[in-house]
Amino acid sequence: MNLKELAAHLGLSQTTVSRALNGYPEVSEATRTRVREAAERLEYRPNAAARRLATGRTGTVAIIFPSERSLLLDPHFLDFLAGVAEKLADDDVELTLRATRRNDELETYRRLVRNRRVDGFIVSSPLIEDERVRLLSDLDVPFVLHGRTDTQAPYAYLDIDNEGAFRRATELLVDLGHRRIGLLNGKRELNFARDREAGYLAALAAHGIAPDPGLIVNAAMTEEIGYRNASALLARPQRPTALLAASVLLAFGAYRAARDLGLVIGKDVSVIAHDDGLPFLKAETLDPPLATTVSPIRAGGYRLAELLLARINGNPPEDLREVAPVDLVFRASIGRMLT
Amino acid sequence: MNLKELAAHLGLSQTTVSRALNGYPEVSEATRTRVREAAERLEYRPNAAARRLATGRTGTVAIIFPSERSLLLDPHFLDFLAGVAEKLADDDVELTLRATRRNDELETYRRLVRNRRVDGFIVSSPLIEDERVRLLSDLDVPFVLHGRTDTQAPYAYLDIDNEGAFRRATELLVDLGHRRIGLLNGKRELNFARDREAGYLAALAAHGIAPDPGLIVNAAMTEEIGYRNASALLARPQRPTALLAASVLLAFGAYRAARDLGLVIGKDVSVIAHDDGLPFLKAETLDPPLATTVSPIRAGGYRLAELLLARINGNPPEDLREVAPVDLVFRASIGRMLT
DNA sequence: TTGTAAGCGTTATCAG
DNA sequence: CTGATAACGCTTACAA
Repeated sequence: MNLKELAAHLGLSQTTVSRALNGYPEVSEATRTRVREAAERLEYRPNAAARRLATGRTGTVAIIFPSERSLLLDPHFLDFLAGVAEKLADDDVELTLRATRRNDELETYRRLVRNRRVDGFIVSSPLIEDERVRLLSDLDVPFVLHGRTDTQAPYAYLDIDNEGAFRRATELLVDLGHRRIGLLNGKRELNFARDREAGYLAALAAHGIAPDPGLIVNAAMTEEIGYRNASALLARPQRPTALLAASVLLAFGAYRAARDLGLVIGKDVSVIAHDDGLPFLKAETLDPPLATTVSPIRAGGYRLAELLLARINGNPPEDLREVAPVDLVFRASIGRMLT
Repeated sequence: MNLKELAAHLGLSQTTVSRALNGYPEVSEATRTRVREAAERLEYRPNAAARRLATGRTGTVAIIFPSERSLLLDPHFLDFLAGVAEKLADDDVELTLRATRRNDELETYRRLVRNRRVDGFIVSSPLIEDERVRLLSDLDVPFVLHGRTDTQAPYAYLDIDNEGAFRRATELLVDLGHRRIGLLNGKRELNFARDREAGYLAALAAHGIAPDPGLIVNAAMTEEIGYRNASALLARPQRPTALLAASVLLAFGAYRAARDLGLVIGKDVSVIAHDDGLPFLKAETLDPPLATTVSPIRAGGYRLAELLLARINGNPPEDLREVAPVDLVFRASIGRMLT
């Protein structure tokens, strides 16, 4: 059942039927409902390829992920993806996922744009300086950044308040009497890691505590690395009394490190982490329950997709910028500093 | 630069240029190379939408994932996806990801087929009885299953030797003197879980050991659930001396449970698990290193995509069936049963 | 308010 | 071996 047949069936022209279905104003209400009902009854579905060819719009958005960059292969990305996919499915927009080798990344964006394969992009894990943002701005193609960047361009974004989250978490620890606080952070080039460090430093400064660079670690966010780096920090002669981790997985490694050293979490060493709300690794079920700053990454994906669709529909990037607040949840993994 | 322009530029007809580029045999070698070079030089890229419209083929494959089925939100799925995406990118085939609510799942497949949106599907995590397989067979649309199923249909698949893997792992434990072996398995309705249990039971039977149903647990494969179920098993009056886990994450939980009970892993209790080769949770870096059966799921994704492309190109499902062997890696988490 | 007809950029058919 | 020409199914000026 295509447009031609449907039109013939109704004794109307293709034009009118097309207009009726696509909500053009010049169609009379009577014919519109008549057309709608027939389309429904006959299960008419417009051919996507034909529409693409005629309009130049693809009804598709893309996420490009460098298959070698381990960063995007962490579990957060999947949950984020699920959120994005949910929103796009709601609007019947296609989501295409494209792997790319490291050095071809920008070229992959360029090609997809040049070949008119997509209407827009979702760009995740922005770097402090991010070439992708510059490129997509230059190409003048709709995109939304999951996070922010220093790269100058009028881009739309959805970020969480990383700086505020880590400022509050650090302040909480300071209020509990902690002075030597280790920071297990993500990789240095990532914008969110920089923001989190800034929050941490701001809180220390506000309380007149001199930061110790030796207490700050930047690395990938895996359990193993959390274990290794927490072990190193806790083995220092003046060991930190609290650890602030950029992910639950890192904190999980820190738990293991503390246990190895015979330290009781929440007593000998306090641990707090940022929680992206992963379904299969819950902070509240760890032992002891892990205090966290929390902002579900999946909901972020959903919202981000909404912003992208708005961007594609012509809204200017300036109107599509959001910073989601972050909650702080107190749990048994943090305690008052013993003197 | 489109076909018309390219043809004009070369002084040839569109037909000839199209044929030359698409490898039709009736074109002379001379013109073919001439056309190829010009296309390369002028950066001609065929318009995907136009091609779709003309051929009816979409150059797209889909993976549908029920966003509420926690199963597909585990980290294995992402790694699998990465493998699939790599192969498809190599062949410039689009991968579209579609979320669906639980009860709409079959309808989503149906719609995508009816609307000619995709050339084929990748179906993961098959159930012992799987309606998706029956539906796609009935619709006569190319698809490849990641795993197998009891559902009768001539489907293509890539599976790993789950039965063999768990038979060997169990036998290894038996050879080390273990008689009470707990099985932390995936959900009961999953085909791979059934196969793994079959391997476990076969090994016990081969050694004349009566299986204890109380030692077999079916549940989701998270750390927390591994912890909980391992705790329960190890708290039994006649506690198992070894645990066989369906994933590293489950084993990780089991490690935690054992530690809680003051049991030394590899001595008081042996643990072995299946390892899908996740990049951020490595069996060899656990403490103690975790013995595993291993079959990288990412490579599986890559291979599966190859099979799907072959299926789309007309190969019959019977020729596209593979069972990948599984390696067994001995590490310190298993030891001889102390008497 | 509705219709006619010309695209959109390919591939497929048929003829030469 | 090459070329006209007609699809493919939709949208969109332009006309009525």
